[in-house]
Amino acid sequence: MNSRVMTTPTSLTYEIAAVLRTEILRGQYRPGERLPSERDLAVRFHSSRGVVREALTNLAQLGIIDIQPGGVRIVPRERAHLSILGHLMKLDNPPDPQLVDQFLQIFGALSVLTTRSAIQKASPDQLTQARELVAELDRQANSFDGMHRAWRELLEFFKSIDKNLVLQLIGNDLKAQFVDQILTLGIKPDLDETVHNMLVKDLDEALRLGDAQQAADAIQDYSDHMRVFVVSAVTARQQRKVDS
Amino acid sequence: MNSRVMTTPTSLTYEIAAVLRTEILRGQYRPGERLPSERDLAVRFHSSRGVVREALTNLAQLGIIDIQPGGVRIVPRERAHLSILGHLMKLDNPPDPQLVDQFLQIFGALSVLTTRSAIQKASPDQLTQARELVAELDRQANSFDGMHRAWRELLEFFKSIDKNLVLQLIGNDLKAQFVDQILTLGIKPDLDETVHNMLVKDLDEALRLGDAQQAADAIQDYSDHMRVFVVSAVTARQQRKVDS
DNA sequence: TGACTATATTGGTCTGACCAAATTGGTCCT
DNA sequence: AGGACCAATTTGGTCAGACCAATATAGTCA
Repeated sequence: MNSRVMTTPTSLTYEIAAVLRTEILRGQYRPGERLPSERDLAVRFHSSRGVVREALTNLAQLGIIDIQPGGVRIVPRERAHLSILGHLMKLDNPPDPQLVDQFLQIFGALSVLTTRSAIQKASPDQLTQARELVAELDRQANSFDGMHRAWRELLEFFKSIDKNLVLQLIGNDLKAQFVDQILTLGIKPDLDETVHNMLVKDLDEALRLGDAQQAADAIQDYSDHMRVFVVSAVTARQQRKVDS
Repeated sequence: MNSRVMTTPTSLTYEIAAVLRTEILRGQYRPGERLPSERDLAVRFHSSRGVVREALTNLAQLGIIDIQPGGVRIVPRERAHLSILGHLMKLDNPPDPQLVDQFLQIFGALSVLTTRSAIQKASPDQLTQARELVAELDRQANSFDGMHRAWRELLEFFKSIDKNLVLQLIGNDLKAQFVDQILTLGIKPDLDETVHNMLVKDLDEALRLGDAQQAADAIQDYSDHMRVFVVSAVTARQQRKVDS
């Protein structure tokens, strides 16, 4: 029951932060430029300084503004934190295909990393377990949702073997920022059957032999296919929107 | 003049956030447990509710607490955001060697990614520029600081060619959280001369041929050497501390 | 014992005030 | 005119006390 909650997304603070965030990310202020004072912002939003301050603290933690006695200033985007990614993506609907592409590239690369590292560390028993999951992945080949779940389980399993906290945290952020959002777009990559079979075969063989490199390669291939598919789907949507 | 500033690290809000963050990361509260109320915290810190609220908003954005009407609750660490990494590392001095190792592993992997991608996209002219930077890297071989600077410049250059915003943002976070901190520890990896020469030679050759894979491999080797060195240095410090 | 309800508690927001630091604009000297 | 200096204003940082709505809790009743 309490799975999706976060700092109530329905508070004034949250809304003000969202408005300002959007304005800043859209580039309505130049880097180094000063934001209106807290008092002025409070007036603008028919709110109070306290709430505005909380909103500003939010943005400061995203690394897009710099609060200092004397004034709040815009920070150049290159110095922002990872957490702006999701917001950057939500700026447009559908999101910028290039951004999606970059995102999936990194996501894939990290998956590859996890896989390789996990298999190097895995016990024979764990390798067997992993092969189970691959078999399950194969069985779910006909439904996207089932496959997506199986896929996630496999990667989660690798992650749990790898036990790299850094990787896990980056994964959290990226997933929170992106994966769920792409899913709500309703893009359901329907993988080519031959590609799918190849992936499963390679992966199973790699796990049987404990060949980390081969497994990593398989994951890389799979990620690339997925990426190309998703990006072209997003691009198509953008086209459709431009046409209408 | 304005390079290292961030939300004034010398404010009450900041201090309170730091204290609570440390307590939470040290595990003094169980996941799901309730934090004292804002009013109680204000009393405890001889402060006001407003300030406490700002501090709490901070922690909520790190993903370590969940603020809800009715009470503030602790979130399990697995669901936290990347931004806690730095704080996790500052928890102990010297930091946990295993964490450092994991960190450098990811950092290296991302550097490799950037390098490969950059060289694939690079124009002949850019490749030449990169070779300049490698030459500079070679010239600085005797001083750590100079070499570190040259090294950074080279990677920055690759990053600017790659133009992958996602990668850049992750890099920002990781650097902010870690690299600078490791530097303040005063650990100055003194690379073996043969390793250094090998790196420079391979890298230069790769750039001359535009061989992305070879360049990536060289970076990987270099990262691995650095990592092993730093981790063992950190471990040594920990030992020394245990002994005393 | 379990479902329900009233009360106390908690976060969300507002107001208005004071302080210290930074900005700004004017002044004075060169 | 140009630059250094200084005072007034603006800005963020903090505090106190108040009200509301949602939640949690304890007490009550079936």
